[in-house]
This record gives sequence, structure tokens and C-alpha cells, in this order.
Amino acid sequence: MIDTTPAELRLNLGRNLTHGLLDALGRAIVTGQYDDGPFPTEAELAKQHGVSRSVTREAVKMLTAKGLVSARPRQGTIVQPRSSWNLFDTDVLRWLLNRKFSIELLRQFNQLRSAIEPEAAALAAVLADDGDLAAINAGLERMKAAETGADQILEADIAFHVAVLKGSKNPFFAQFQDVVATALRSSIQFTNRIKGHSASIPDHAAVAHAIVKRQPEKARTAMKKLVSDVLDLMDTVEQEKNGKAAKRR
Amino acid sequence: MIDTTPAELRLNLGRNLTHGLLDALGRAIVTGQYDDGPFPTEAELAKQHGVSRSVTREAVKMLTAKGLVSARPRQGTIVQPRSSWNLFDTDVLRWLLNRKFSIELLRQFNQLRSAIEPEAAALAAVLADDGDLAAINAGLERMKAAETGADQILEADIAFHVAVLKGSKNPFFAQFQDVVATALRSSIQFTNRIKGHSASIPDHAAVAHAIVKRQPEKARTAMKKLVSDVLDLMDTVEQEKNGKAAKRR
DNA sequence: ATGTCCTATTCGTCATATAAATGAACAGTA
DNA sequence: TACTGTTCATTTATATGACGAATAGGACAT
Repeated sequence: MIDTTPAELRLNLGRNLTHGLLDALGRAIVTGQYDDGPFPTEAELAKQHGVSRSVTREAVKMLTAKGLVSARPRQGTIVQPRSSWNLFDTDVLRWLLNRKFSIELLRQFNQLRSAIEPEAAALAAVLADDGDLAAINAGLERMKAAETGADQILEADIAFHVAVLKGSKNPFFAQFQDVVATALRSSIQFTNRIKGHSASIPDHAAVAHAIVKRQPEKARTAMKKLVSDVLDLMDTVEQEKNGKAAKRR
Repeated sequence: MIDTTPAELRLNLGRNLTHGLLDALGRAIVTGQYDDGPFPTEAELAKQHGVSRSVTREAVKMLTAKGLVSARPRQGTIVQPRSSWNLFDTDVLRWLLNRKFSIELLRQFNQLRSAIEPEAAALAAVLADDGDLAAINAGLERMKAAETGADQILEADIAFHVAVLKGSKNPFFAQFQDVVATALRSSIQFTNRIKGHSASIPDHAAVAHAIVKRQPEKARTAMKKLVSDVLDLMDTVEQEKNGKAAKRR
């Protein structure tokens, strides 16, 4: 039942048929729909989803650009090994994290955050301009204000971390704005559990304060603590899930 | 003179017309060819490069997937702001680093490496399997062996760092395999200057030794030193270039 | 000045035809 | 048998032409 209709494709997420098909195929690939059987041919895809070959080809081209598939004449289109998927493409990341059983991936993502964000905070403490500082403080204030609101606090949390990344003035760190935002939004089903704990206002305030005061080392350690706490909490959750045996770190 | 011919497109880098056009357009965009004027319409692009609208559309779709452009009816295709380009797409990164005047970007990339690779080394010290350890040692041996060879040492260096990233067993760190490899290869024009210094065999050996001995902290600090040295050297080069005024860091 | 409607432009989609690439089967040869 | 070159079928790659849908911007009326 991987077939869809044009109407469904439009609804899905895409602004148009191509994006809808892209989304459907992306989800199907990351959930392993084509792990045993081969990827359908252009003609089959077009027929299954009730769209033209043009739409099919352009969707597949976008999948190619994201590293999920490669296409060659006679061989057909083949799903690439996971190692060549572009995990920092927000579409790919969203597809992966919206799957079931992606807690481990989310944990690994937070491992990455614990490498990235402290360094970004240190850079921001040196390089952030007035606008960045204002955005960081605004995010913090939003968190304080939304301390009661349901999911507003998630968006406030995102705004804070995004502002710090932007403040680093390094485009590679700034790139993680979208990635972090996507990851946090895509993993609500897991983070709900943690939300109450992770949204530690004082810890966030410590980061903001250090950055505003232009203290890189303090900013680094404060952010390190912030992300590490989330990571530890995730480990705890995972250990509970595993019953008793905690595997690693 | 941004026009090309089909033959040139095939030669460029692409296996076919679509990839050739993708490459030509990607380079043109990152070099700011369309910063003042608007991006050409489908019909114009097809005419300028002597290809059909199908090829044009599929190339533009790939650019869309990489975040370089967005397309809407009547509005046309527009180049997105740099902040939404996917810097961790190897194509985009290569286009950017092959530009002139990208030393600053390369420095910022090494800032990222100094955040990523030490953490990856620490993880590898805990999680790397026998194959990973063998690959790390192999990379080190290749560096020793190629100490005389001209550019072989670059590939050996890449192999070493890639092996460490892979050994982290974290797909997000592993993702940087391609990114780091692309960056190092794309920046030969700058790294030639540094090569002699950066290829410090003892420092690399220290990292490998710590990982094999399962000492995460030692691996982290050793890798940190390795990348920081490159970063410092780049700062020095940049300062020389700027005459006398050193700006930051 | 404001809101409504119209129209030209551009991407979006569809359909069809032909070319190019390549894996596999096959035939030929030593 | 083992190797080599050829043919063939399949699938993507490219080309072409047509029509639909959305909308920016102007014309127009109020």
C-alpha cells in the first residue's frame, strides 16, 4: 500500500505534486520500504502515484541531490547506503526522526549538539553583535514567559539555541539553525518526556549571561552543561526502555 | 559569458547534461553571478546552455534540493540567501571552496572541525571496532610512507581523519567523512602552503595511539591539538595576508 | 487612496518520441 | 573450455510541444 493519489500527494506536505511525491518517497526510503525489493522504475512510480513521468523524474532528481538514491540507465534507480544520505538536509533529518524507533538517532544527534553548541556559544561570546544578543535574550524571555504554556516553550527553546548558533558568525555553525530546529520539532514524541527537565531556565540564563558579558569560556561550559543534561536524561530514558542493561555512555 | 555548450556541460564534471548544468549553475550562483540581475527563466537557461527544458528543470530541482534556489510561478526562480544553502552538501561546499577568496570560509570550516573531530576521536576510542582501528592505523602508515610523495600525503591525511570519524559510530559525525574529504581536496590551493606543517606525523600518531589504547580523553586532546595547530597556522597565513592587522581569534 | 479585476508571465504538469547507456545473453574463435 | 566481441532488451536521459495554475503588477472603478 505504498501507492498514493495525486490529491494525497498535494496534501502530504508538498506545495505541489513534485514535493508531495518527494516527501512520500523520502519517507518510504528511510523507513526501509525498498530494502528488500528494488526501487520502482520511473514508469512504475508514475503509475503508482498517478502522476506524469516529469513529476516522477524531478522528485527522483531531488532525492538524488539529497543522497538517498542514484540512477543509471539499465540499472535503474537504487537506494544508496545510509552512510551517503545527507543527514544535515532538513528533509532527510525530518523523515528519519519522524520514523518510529529513532530514539537512538536522537541520542546521537544530541551527542553532536554537545560538540557543536558549546563551541558556538564560545564564538558567540566573542563575535555576536547587538542584534544577536537581543535575539538570545528574547529567546530566554520567551522561555520564562511560556513556562506555563504547553508547546510554546519548545519554540522558545528553539529560538534561544538558534540565536546562539547565529551569533557564532560562523556559517557552518549557523547551518545548524535549521538542523537543530528541525530535530527538536521532529522529536516531540520523545522530548515531551524530557521537556519539563530540559527547559531549565537558570541553565539557559547562565549561557545568555556569559555571552552577553563576553565570557567565551563560561559560555562554553554553561552550554556544555545544558546539552549534556539533555543527553544524560536521554540515556536514562533509553536505559529504562532497555529494562536494566545500559549499553553505552 | 555564462553561456555554455552541451559539450562543455558534459565535460565539466557531470556524468550527463543534467549534472553538468547543475555544476555550471551551482558555480555561477556561489560566485555571485546572479546577485544583481535576476535568475534566468527556464526558457532562457535552456537556450543559453543549449539543452532542453527537461534538463533545465531537473537541474534546477536539484539546486532547489540543495537550498540554493526556490521557484514559484510568475515570480520565477530566485537565488536563496546564503544562510539557507546547505553547506554540508558536498557539491555546495566544493563550489564554495573552489571560488577565489574563500580562505575565510576555510578557516571557519576548520573552526567546525576543531569542534567535531576531537569529540569524534573520543567516541572512536570507546566504540571503534577492529576494522576501524585497522583503518586508522592504515591511514597513519600511509602518511608515514607518503612522507616524500607529492600530493599522496593529502589523500593519506584524508583517509586518517575519515577513519576516525567513521570509528565514532555516530552517523552525524560519520557524515563529516565526505564533508571533510571534500573540503580538504577543494582547498589544495590554500593548504599547499600549510601542508608541510600540518602533516605532523607524531601528532597523528598520538591520536591513533590513544584511540587504539581506548583512552577517550587522550584521544580528544590529541585531536584537538592536531586541528588547532592547523587553525592557528591558517590564522597566521591570514594575518600575513592582511599585512599586519590581525582581526580576530 | 483603496479595493477589484484583468492579463501577461512563469513555473507546474502532462504526453509522447527518440537517444544513450549498459547488463546480459549469445555467438564466434583459439 | 575459456575468452572476446556482438547483439539485444531494458531503463534512464533528453527533447519537444502543449496546456494548466498561480500570481505580480497594472488598469480600472469606486
